[in-house]
Amino acid sequence: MRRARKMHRVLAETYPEAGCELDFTSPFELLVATVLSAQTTDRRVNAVTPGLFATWPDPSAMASASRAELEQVLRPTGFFRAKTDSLLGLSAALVDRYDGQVPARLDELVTLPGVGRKTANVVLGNAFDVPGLTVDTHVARLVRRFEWVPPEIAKDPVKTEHAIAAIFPRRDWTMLSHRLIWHGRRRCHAKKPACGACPVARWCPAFGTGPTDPVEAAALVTTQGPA
DNA sequence: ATCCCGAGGG
DNA sequence: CCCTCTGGAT
Repeated sequence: MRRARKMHRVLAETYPEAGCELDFTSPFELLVATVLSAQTTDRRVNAVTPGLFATWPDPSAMASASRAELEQVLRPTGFFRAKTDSLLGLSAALVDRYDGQVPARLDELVTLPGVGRKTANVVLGNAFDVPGLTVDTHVARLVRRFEWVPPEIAKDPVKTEHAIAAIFPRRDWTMLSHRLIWHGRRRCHAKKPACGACPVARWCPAFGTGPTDPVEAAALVTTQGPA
């Protein structure tokens, strides 16, 4: 789809700094940080991970962590009981099934407790340089608005992932995900998208079909004059 | 109120 | 398909 690739090119120019915003120094750290990032800002995750990894630096250390201590550290990230279970479970699984190493394969990553397809693709794309398409809440929303895939497919994140994969070359998958996510966070918001400040509005079928963020619209008027 | 780069269970 | 798990920022 030419239109999709054109929009991606423009997003790439708009967000040259797009990338993973979680701090990590190893695949294990990225795996843990990504699990913790569910329904939480990356800033908050990055605030707890240094202390987390200072105390439990690897899977074997984390697998034998005290549940209460771990919960205490994870508390500010939200869902802390579920996240504690995930970290204890995935650390143990890494130790006894993968010799303490994080597998670089989607089918193996998703067998780890607390690791779904989205998390697995983030780890592949950013820790292993294996192209990974991340269909999270932002990507799903933008792909729907952009109409890059038919509505029937857009309902299912896995089908969406495969449909997008068919439009873009493998080498673009990881950065495409980052750029869509950045655009979703900065302009193409769920509730009031800043269509007036959108660099791909001219190719977007959803442009002008919904309410525009009044804050963004006002900012646009002051800097560029009214439309 | 609503949002934050979800996953697992029923 | 729905629901729940969770807390902090805006």
